[in-house]
Amino acid sequence: MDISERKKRILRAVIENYINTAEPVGSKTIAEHAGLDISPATIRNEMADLENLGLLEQPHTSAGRIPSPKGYRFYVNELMEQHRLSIQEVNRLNEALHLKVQELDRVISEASRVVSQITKYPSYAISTGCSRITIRRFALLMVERHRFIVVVMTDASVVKNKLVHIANDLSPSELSLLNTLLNASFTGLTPEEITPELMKMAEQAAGAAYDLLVTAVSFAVDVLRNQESCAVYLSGLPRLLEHPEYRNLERAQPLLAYLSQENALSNLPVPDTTGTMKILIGPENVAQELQDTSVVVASYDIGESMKGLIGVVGPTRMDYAKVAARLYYFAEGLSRLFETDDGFSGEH
Amino acid sequence: MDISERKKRILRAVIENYINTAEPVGSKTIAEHAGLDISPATIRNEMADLENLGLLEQPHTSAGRIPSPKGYRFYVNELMEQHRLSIQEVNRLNEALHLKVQELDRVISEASRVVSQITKYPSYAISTGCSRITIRRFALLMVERHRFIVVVMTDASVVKNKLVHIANDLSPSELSLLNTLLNASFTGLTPEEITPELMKMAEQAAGAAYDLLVTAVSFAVDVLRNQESCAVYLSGLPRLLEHPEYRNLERAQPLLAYLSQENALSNLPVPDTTGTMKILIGPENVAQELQDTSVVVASYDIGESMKGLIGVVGPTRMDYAKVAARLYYFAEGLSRLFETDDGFSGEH
DNA sequence: GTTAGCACTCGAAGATTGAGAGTGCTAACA
DNA sequence: TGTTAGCACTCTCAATCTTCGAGTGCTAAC
Repeated sequence: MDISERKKRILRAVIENYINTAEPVGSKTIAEHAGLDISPATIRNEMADLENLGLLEQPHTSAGRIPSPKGYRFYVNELMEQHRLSIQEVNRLNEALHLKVQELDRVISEASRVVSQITKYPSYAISTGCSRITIRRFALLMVERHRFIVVVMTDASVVKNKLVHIANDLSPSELSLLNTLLNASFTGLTPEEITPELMKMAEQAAGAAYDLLVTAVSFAVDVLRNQESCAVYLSGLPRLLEHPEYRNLERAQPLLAYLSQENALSNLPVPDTTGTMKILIGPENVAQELQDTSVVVASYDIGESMKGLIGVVGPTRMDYAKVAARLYYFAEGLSRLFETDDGFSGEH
Repeated sequence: MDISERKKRILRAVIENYINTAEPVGSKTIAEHAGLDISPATIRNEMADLENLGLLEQPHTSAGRIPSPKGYRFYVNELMEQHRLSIQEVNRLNEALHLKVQELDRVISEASRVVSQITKYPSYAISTGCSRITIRRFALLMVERHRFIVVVMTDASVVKNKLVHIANDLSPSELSLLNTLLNASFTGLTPEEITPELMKMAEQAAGAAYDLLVTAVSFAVDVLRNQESCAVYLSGLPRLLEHPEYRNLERAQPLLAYLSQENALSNLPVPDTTGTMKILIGPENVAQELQDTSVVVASYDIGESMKGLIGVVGPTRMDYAKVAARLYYFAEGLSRLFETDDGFSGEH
């Protein structure tokens, strides 16, 4: 889109003013405020042009102008400047990143909480699984006579365990045999590759320990399936209500209901490549409930095989520059956190 | 409080009507609706008495009556009848109780979700730790040269693990020695009982494996500390907005903000004994934000040593009978779930 | 003790009005 | 040709007023 420099400055002034005040912006305000030495009348002419271009809108005849979604898009693509983080914010974010207990889940949910607090918008964080994960290591531990702990560790360095009861009696040597069998036959496989034939073969080899073998394998399958699916954390949802566009409950409630649905957030679009951001403005969203809402989301890497998302949901009148800068910082921090330490705690 | 049977019936009619409609109830409505063969005028007289007793209130002169907190309290204590659960509800609850993967956390958070869906109010669930938990069993597994998995199991049959890097080289026999040492010296102890002197003694015994020993023990301490503290799940918060008393945002927002605070819910009162319920009506709550809100909460047992809470937050005009019945059913179900299977999955 | 009748109260909802903000248009100016 | 001042016009918001109706308390009759 080819627009004169002056029009750009006016558009930008309108948008930034509107972002701060949530009130339609009039020509007079711009003339006084935006450091352009032109009269309100001239600005009115320019604004009329910008309206014809579809970048501004009028709520009604005698109100000022507000940005249209197209206007926001133009702003985000071409006008927006890098926003600086304050020192407090950087400290705050760093603190969240360096939690003592670096459990994957907890770091991620804490990330979402902090982002929400800093941006004043609801924030969500997702860790998505990857396509091919397999078990790398099995271990069986006896606790007492009929009680065992099954421990499995996946490719993604996640370790899980389960306490089980087994009716059979097992000697230490049988247990050790079973351990060997599991590690020899069931590592490096995806759930789909664990066929009934394979189980049958294992059955013959395991003998009396068959029950425990089945339990261990099906636990492993559960773990893998669970890694494939993803966890969603949402924080600060009621913050939406702090913004004037949601003072109206009929507007706010469907949105809140939608966002607190289990799957709403995991179906949002994702940035094309790690390290980039995606900004969806109003009608660019697919979901009906998000038509007046914008989503800003950044992606990060979790180790080598998994990815995560961290994003913010807010009104189209959102401070995109500020939000984007903070998400970017956080996403980078998370990527670095999980990369420096491939053996980040798989505890769970 | 001594009240004539007729007054009780009128009070009950007012309350149940108000619970359903959220509108002040007039004498005419009661006369037509409540199956008492008396005229509105008589009912007016009785209602005036009930108002003098502090059981009813008038929002303003020419509105009907609404129950006062004291009125609700009387209703809950003496008038309320057992509410029956529908077959669908029973099924729904049972389903949630018998999740395939019986991870403690997940069952509890699912419980909260289902209760919220059924009652249409926000619901919370808490698992509180108990006073003296110790480690029952340690296990160290080698994954590869410098990488180990630490597994600990607590009294409460919770098993946790962590993946660690250790710079030292350890032979299998050293590892097995360390396993023995850990199980001999550090089981049956609370975090407070693991003294520096004990660590010093262990240092001499462990030799080169000291690093791993320290890591394992401090992990164990973390786990125990974590068990002592408690997890809070909150679900369906936006449901509050579906109720007419929160159509007014100035009313709703402070409450939402309060409830979404980390610690708000864990500080609410608890029932005196397991298997009972506690109902807090409006001003009976300590927190300022809950003055117009009621809390209904039931407790359940998690195994032998831990306890849990499941509760609902809503307007004072809450269908106490219905909510209480559902919570009671669920709390009982949870207790039974965790008791039948002391070795419920300690996976985590 | 119960009931009908009636005057009275008070809030909710609608209608009316005035003020103010902002626009588009026109005509004058550089 | 681009810019500006002036002016009539539009439309919302908030305040004020009015009306309507539901519900009450009181009194007197049953």
